[in-house]
Parts: sequence; C-alpha cells; structure tokens
Amino acid sequence: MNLHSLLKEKVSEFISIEYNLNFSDLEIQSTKKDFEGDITVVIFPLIKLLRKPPLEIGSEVGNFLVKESKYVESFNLIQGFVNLEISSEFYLKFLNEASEDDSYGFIKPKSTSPLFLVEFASPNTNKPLHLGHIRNILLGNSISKILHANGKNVHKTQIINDRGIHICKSIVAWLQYGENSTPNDHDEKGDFFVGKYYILFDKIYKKEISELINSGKDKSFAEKNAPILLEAQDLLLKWESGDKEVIELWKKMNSWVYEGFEKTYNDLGVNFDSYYYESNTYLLGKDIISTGLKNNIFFKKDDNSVWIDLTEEGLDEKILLRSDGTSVYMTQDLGTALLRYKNHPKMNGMIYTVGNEQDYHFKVLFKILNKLGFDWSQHLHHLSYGMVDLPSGKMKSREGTVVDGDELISEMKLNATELSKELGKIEEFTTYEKEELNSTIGLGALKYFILKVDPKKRILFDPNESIDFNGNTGPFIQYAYARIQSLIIKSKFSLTKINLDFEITQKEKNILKQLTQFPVAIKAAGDNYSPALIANFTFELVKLFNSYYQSTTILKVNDIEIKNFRLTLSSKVGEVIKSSMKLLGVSVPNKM
RNA sequence: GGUCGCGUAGCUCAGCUGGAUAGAGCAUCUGCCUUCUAAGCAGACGGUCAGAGGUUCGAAUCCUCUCGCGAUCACCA
Repeated sequence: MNLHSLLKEKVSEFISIEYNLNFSDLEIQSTKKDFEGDITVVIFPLIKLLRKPPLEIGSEVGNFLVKESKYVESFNLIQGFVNLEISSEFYLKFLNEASEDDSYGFIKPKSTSPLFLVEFASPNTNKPLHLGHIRNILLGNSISKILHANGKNVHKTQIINDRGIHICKSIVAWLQYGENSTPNDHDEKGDFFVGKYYILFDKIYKKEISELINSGKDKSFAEKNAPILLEAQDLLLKWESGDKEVIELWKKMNSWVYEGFEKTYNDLGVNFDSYYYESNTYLLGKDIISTGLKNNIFFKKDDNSVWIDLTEEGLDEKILLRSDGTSVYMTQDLGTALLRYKNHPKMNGMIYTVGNEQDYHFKVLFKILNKLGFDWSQHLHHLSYGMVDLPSGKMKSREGTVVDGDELISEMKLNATELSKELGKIEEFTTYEKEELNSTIGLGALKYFILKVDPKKRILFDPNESIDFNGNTGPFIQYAYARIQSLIIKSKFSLTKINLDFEITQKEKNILKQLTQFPVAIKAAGDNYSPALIANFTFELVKLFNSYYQSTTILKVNDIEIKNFRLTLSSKVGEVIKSSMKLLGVSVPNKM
C-alpha cells in the first residue's frame, strides 16, 4: 500500500470530477520537518490548469481529501503546499499487514519473470584483486540482489581475461626465477604468488632496457628487444599455436590464480553462476561480422579491415576486424554477448559492471547489437562506476601503488577487532563468535563505505585513514540491528495485532512513514542501478529509530498494548534493516 | 581539440522526474552511561550549491557559455 500513489489518484479524481480535466503530473512529497503534517501535495502545477489562486485550489483539494479519503484527517495550507495529516489508523494498519509479510518490499521472481545477466568482477589473471575490483564486485553483487528483489531472475557471470601478453610475462618470470615452486610452498595465495612474478618481470625488463641503452642501443630499440620481453612474446606465439607444454603451464598458473580469487570472493560473500573465459571467446564474433557485412551494417575498407560507421549517431567509425582478419576487443565482446544469448535464450537483457573509462566502448557495443536487430539489446546497461583513486593519484599495479583487496579486508577485520576489544562488550563471546563478529563488522564497514556513494562518482581512498565505524557507516546500522534483536530476545513476548485506534507519537509516525517507503527505495535503486539509494534509505531509518529508542522505554512499561506496539514496531524496523543490508550484501549480527 | 562524466559546509557525501528557510556523517565545542547495548542520543558551530547568463510563479536540480578535475577519442584489452 503506497500512500503517495493513492493520494495522487485521489487528487486527479478530484480534478476530473470538479473540473472535468485530466491531470496526472502531480507532486506528492513527505512534509518537511518544520511544518505540521505528514504528506504534502504541491499544488503550484495546478494553478495554470485551473486558473485559480493557489490558496483557493489548496483548500478545495484539502477539503476533498479529508472528506473522500478516510486516512486524511486534516490539512493545513501554506502558500501552495497542502500539508495533510495522515491518521494513525493508516500507519497501524500498515504495520499490522507488514508484520505478517516476511518478505516485505521484495517481489519474488517467477520462472516466467524476465531474466537478466549481470557481469561483474571480470579480472585479469596476472595479479591479485585490488580496491578497484572490490568496488566492481560489490556493486555488481549488490545490483544483482536489487534486481532480484525487483522480481527479476538474475544470472551472475564474469568474463575473465585469461590470455594475452600480460599472462605470458608472469609465466616467463616464474620459469626463470620461480625454481618450480608453487603457492603452497610459500603458503601464499595463488593470485599473489603469480602477481609477484608479474612485478618481477617488469623489474627485470626495466633492468634489461637500461643495460641495452648503456651498451649503446637507442631507447625504442631497447624497449622492443629486451630478452625477457622477446621470450614472453615467443611464449604468446606458442600459446596461440596451441603448444602443449605452454598450454599446460598456462593452465597451471591460471588455476593458482583462480583459487586465490575464489577465496577473495568467498571473503566478500560473493559467488557466480557462470564464468566466461576470453581464451574461449576471443575468436568468436567473426560470424557476426560477416552477417553484418551482408546486411550492409558494416563496411570493408581497401585494406580489408571491417568497420562500422556511427557518425550519424554522433559517434565515430569503429574498427571491428583488423586488416589481417583478426578480431579486436569489440569483436570479442560481440561474440561473448551472442554466446551468452545462445546459452540463455530467454535472456531479456544484460548489465555490464565496468569502469567508466569504457563508457564509449559500451555505447558502441550496444549500438551495434541494436543495429544487428537483437530485441534484448534494448535492455543492455553499462553499470559504469568511477575509479577509486588514492591521494597520490591513480592506482597502478605495475608500480605497486595499489590498495590490495585482501590486505584491506584483513585490515578492516583487524580494526574491528581492536575496537571491540577497546569497547570491551564482547568479552563473554567465544573465540569463534568473536572472529565471526569482527569479520562481519569489518566487512560491513568496508562494503558500506563503498556502496553508499553514487556509483558514478569516483572515490578518493586514503589508506592512511582507516574507514570509520561511527556515523553513516555499516557498523552503525549493524549496531542498531543487534540492539533490536536483543530487545526481542529479552521481551519473551508474543506479538499480537495492534488495535487501530491506538495512539502513536510523531516519532513513531515518522518511523512508520519511512518504513512504508522501503519498496519505493528498492524500486528506485533498481531503476537507477544504485545501491547507494538503499544505503541512504537505511541510514535515515536507523537515525529515526535511534532517536526513538533512546527516548522511549520499550521493555519496561506496564501497559501491554503499548509494549506490544513498541516491540512490533522495533522488530519491523529490524526486519527492514536486515533486508536492506541483504541487498547491499552486508550481514547483520544478532548481538554486538 | 572533439565527446562523456564530475564540481554542494574544513573533510566525506545525500538532495527523486524543478518546489517551502540547502540536509546528514566526520572533525571542533557543550550536555547525557544506577535506566532495554554510549559502535549511541540531544545540541552548537559551519554554505555566494565552481562562476556568469538564460528558461519561470519558483533553479543545487533544466539550457548555454566559462573555469577546474577526470575519462575517452588505437588495426591495446
């Protein structure tokens, strides 16, 4: 039951009855704090239509609503704003109904509901995941959950860049300096192990360049002819020609990396339904090119390279096939998209979670798929997000100026551990419980920190300043949830329906008002692909609740009816907090 | 240079398709632990919404220009 749309209907009903006119573009909003009332109808847009002064229309609308809607008790009129007082009965009825609804706000997908593929993470296999990947993963994961909550079937997938010169670099360095060791020998995560050799490669490469330069060669010659680079290139050629030994080696090193990645995904509470590998897909897409050529969507230049002309769409010409007939990035992505469609014929659309540096690429990709006539191309979306920068500038893995994902995760857990020790509230917890809680809180802080900001905006992350646990943070919300849980445990009270004539306070009304907006928030988050909306919604709710909680005795009241109401309200707040944290992939503790 | 994005309090960010006196958190300062968990609550301080025009009853929000920051414009991925 959404009061806003209900009132909207009523007002347009009023206009059509009284003036015989159609008007749907009405503005309904929550009443600002400083004014009396709960919900406000803005009537400025009506002035022109009805040709009457605002005050006159306002009182007509107000009177009509009071008479016709049983939930509108009274109204006051300030300028062009009709502030409506909504009856307690409405909110109590809402609370009664919502308490019985375990999945309040969530729309359960059916097998016939639309299917969306969400692509995220999509790492390279030559180095560990860094903070940028973490943002990607958390965003993709959260938006998957949000789409699911909006009643869509969701399939989580990746495209893994597992081939190319960068992988060969790690392999060469390992062959030369790895002494046949494995991650297990060093008790290291596989992705770290391999990443180490990638960095080592770069070191040696630079050394060899300067040696060549010192022996009298010029710089560009040196850069192209350093022995270790030549070896990597040689390895790539062997890989492409299917050399058995090289392929085995490549498989072995990649498998180490995947093991490492899985561990990180696991730590983050993320999993995938399928994995696509570039080594399987990079040759795809050529068929599409020939179909497109036939249909004159693409054209061929004199040197045999294939292009698409998007100048009419305000974009450039874009190459799709090199003059030697090999495919480029775009060709692969076309191929992958089609492969996914083949694997999921019921697919209605795809969400690509990829950084904003590829905005242009995806614009072109979608345009091409559209021109090729796939109906699902209407529902392709590039979930573009800003980079995570450091105060020193961009993160660069080769230069070692990255915030490592795993390190950050364990650091967050450590900070949580120290803080909870300081607070001394969990001394009676078992070791296992302590670990569990510190991990929940540390990760909660990290996830919330990243998801609460608009995906479009870039994040400045200062490694020297640890992520906060106070204020608008994950732990703040987790804490509110934990308090509510202990409240419920202590009450030992079975909840019954609340009488509709029960008197509620303004604070209680405000909390209930916020609760009614939960489904709206989920929908908006899905439409905007922005988990930040959920985060901010929840923060508002918790603030309202904390203020109430602090000023109200919930357990120690004699009147059963009051106690019953307060507990019902609290537990519903708890449920909604839990639900919205679930949408962000943040878990909530029962006590902390 | 072309295209796209961003610019709101000292810092980090909200502000929905234009609506009332611009909102939080952090930091700083003041109160509140004998009272269901103080990872909390109540309050103070803090703003020329980058700048200039325009559209209108009304602009942080829409349009144009300028400035600043970033991304992108490869037969790289």
